[in-house]
Formats: sequence, C-alpha cells, structure tokens
Amino acid sequence: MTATAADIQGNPKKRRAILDAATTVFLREGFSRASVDAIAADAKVSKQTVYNHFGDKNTLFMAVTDAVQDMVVADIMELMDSGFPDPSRLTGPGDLRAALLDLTRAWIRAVYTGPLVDLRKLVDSEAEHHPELRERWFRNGPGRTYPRLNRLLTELARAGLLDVPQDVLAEPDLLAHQLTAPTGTDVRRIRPDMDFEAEFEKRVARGVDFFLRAYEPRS
Amino acid sequence: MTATAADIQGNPKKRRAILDAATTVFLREGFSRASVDAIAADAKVSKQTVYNHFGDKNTLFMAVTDAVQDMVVADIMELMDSGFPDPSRLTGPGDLRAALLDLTRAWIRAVYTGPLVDLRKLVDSEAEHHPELRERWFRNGPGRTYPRLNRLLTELARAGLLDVPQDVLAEPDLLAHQLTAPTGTDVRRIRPDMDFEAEFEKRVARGVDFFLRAYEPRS
DNA sequence: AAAAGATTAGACTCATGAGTCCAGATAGAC
DNA sequence: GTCTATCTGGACTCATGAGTCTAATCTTTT
Repeated sequence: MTATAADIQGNPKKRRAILDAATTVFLREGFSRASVDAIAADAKVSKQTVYNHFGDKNTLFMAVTDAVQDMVVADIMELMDSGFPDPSRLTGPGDLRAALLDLTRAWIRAVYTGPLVDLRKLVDSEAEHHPELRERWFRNGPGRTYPRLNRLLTELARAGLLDVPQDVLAEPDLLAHQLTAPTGTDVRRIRPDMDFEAEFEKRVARGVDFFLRAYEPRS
Repeated sequence: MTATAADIQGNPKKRRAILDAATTVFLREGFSRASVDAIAADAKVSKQTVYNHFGDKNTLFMAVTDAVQDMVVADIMELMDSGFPDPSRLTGPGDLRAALLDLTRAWIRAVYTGPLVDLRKLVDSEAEHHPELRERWFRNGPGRTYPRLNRLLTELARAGLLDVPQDVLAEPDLLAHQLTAPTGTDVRRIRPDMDFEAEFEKRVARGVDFFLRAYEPRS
C-alpha cells in the first residue's frame, strides 16, 4: 500500500538484487505463480530478507512495476524533451515525417516491446482484485507520458505543421493516442516467425503515414 | 487440450449449467483464483460431475472461451453479412459515415465491452504457460472476424467510397485494424465516473471520423 | 572489540485448491 | 421393474505457497 519504514531500511545492494530477481520471476511466472521463495533464491538472499525489505508480496510487486515504469518513462521523457527537433526547423518536405518516424519508433519500442508490455498484462489481470494497482500504474506511467506527447503534437498543430480539428485538440491525450494506438496494435500483431526488425520498421512507418494522412495540411 | 470422450457424455443441462457457472466464476476470480469447487457450487452440481464433463480445469476454461467467443462472433458476422448496406446504395453525402458508424458502434460494443474483454485478459495472462491458448483464441475469434471486416472495407475501397493506398490493401487485416484499434483504445479509456453511453457514442464517432479523414476520397 | 542492525537457513503454521475415490442415490431407457 | 449411466457429497491425498519464528552468523558503526 503506502510506503512504510520497512521500505527504506536494509542494504541497498540486496534491495536492488531482490527487485531485479522479482522482476525476472514475476515476468516469467505471473503474479500468482511467482513464489517469494523463488524470488529469494534468484536474488541469492534469504526469504526473510525479502520480507524485511518489502513487507509482503503485493508491496514487492508494486515496487517492481514502479521501478520498471520509472526507467521507461525517463527514456521517453528524455526523448521528447531533447530528441525532437524544434518545429521551426521542420521546413523541408519530408522533415516532419522523418521526425515523427524517429519519435514513434522510439516510443513504440519502449512501450510496446520489452518488459513493460508483459508487466502491464500482469497489472491488468491483478487489477480486478487490487483496484489501486491500475490507478497506480496509470498515474506512474501513461499519466505522465501521454500528456507530454500530446503537448508535443499539439505544438506541431499550433505551428501549422498538422491540421487537427478543434474538438480533437480539446480532448486530453487523444491526439497522442491516435498516433500511438494503431501503430502499437499493428506492432503487437507481429508473429514470432516473422523478421521482427523489418516488420517493426514497416509498421511504424505505416502508423505514422496513417496519422499524417489524416492530419497533414492539404495544400 | 484436445477433445476426448469426456467432453461429449453426460447430461447436457448440467453441462450447460457448469459452463455458465464457470464463465461467471472465471470472470469474477481469474483463472488461478477460480476454484473448481466454487464453480461446482455455483452450478449446483457436484465437483465430480464437473470432472466427468470436462476432465480438468484447463479444458473447462477453454470450453468457456470457445462458448463466449462463438456467441460474439456469431453476432458480428451477422452484422456484417446482413446489417451493412450494399455499397451501391451509399450515394448520399453522409451515407457512408452513417453506415460505418453503425457498424463500428456494434463491433466495438461486442468486442470491447462485455465479457469478451475480460476473458481475453485471462487468456492473455495464462498464455505464457499454455501457448496453445493464445493460438486457439486467435483462431476462434479475431481470426474469423477481422478478415470479414477487412473484406467489407476493401469492397468499399473497390467501390470508390474509400481511397486507400495499395500497400495498405495488400496487408491482411490492416484496414480493419485501422478502423478498430483507435476507437477501441479510446473506448477502453472511458473512466467509471463518466457517463458511459454518452462517451461511447462520442468516441465511436471520433474513431470513424479519424478513419474517414485518412481515407475519404478528396474531391 | 563490543553493541546494534541486518542476514541466513530452515523449520513451522495455516490455508487453499486440484484431482481422486467411493458408496449410496436417482433417473432415463426399454 | 430392472438395468445402466449419471450424479452426489464428502472424505482424502498431495502439492504449493504466504508469512512467521528462531538461533546463529555476518557487517557496520562507534
């Protein structure tokens, strides 16, 4: 639940080891199947130490989601804060598309591939029984990144680089989702027998083109 | 796993009762938490009878997903087979939009609200340990409905009512997903404190308009 | 080097749940 | 009315796992 004294005492290296092990095991087994014993073993730490650091399995799980989200969110924010060119520089014909392509590629890779996707599934399936989980996940992840992406896209619209209807602009996060959702769905549909990198690239391009087709100013 | 003799013997009424109870309990508790005892109790049947009919918990679960999917798929197919006007009749200015709106509304309601969504989460979270589950789910659901929707949309393109690039048309199911994914994501983001029906309607309209903005022929 | 805090292995409690077994009840077929 | 398949309830086995407890050991601080 809330942070208690139990969360801040003890050897930080062990704490880190437990967190890493927990991430591994939760991702491999799912929440219910993952046993605290297995986590302790994987962290090369006694079970009691796990309980000293995190109190119980739920708290440990939330610590894991927080940690993973924090890493991904930091990446994404950095990307948007300094990895995207100023609108005034996007003057050439393909400039906007290229910049959006870079942005979307990195975003989708961070959010729709890697541990975050699987962790989200776990949160989702546990959320029925611990509603605070879903709320926490949202607040700590999408609740921070989507508004930022939406702001970035809105600025492009304000700069005249995108032609977006007023009611779409008025809806929080909508524009960001319209860029992100079709691409994400498309990427998740890549089958294991396909060449992932090639498909990934193709689908990101498709998603961006779909978005641009809807909102690129018509000359 | 595969169907055995155990699946076809016994009293059909009891079988039905077990299936209904299992649906209820799995949806309420999730796969691991749901106990066969609880299901038997809910079905007013002895535990042994459950095992007589379905062999084990896994088989029972798959029977549940099959049954729920079959209902939804039947609805959706009917919708597309006879609920959508012939392209030749869509001559008036708002006709296409209205027809797409009806179709999308019904589709999204069937697939993104109701028991199917929650069941899909369960399948998803169990699929790590039973890969055949995911495959079965796909084959029995999206594998049937998406091609059909895609065909319908492709026919609209062929009839000149949509202007879709060749490479999008060439990709299986892509067009269907481009209509469905942004709308679905948007609808799933309706928060419990909102007026569901009003939001639902608004978001479906938004999704369709986004789609049309990309692919409506430009005069 | 002694006190205070943290860690360890492993035993222990308690609860839960899948799947089995069985002896008696019941119901449908003929 | 009897025969056969099915159903019942409840006891039983077996495994798993969360969380606690303890006595001994390690580490850090002072």
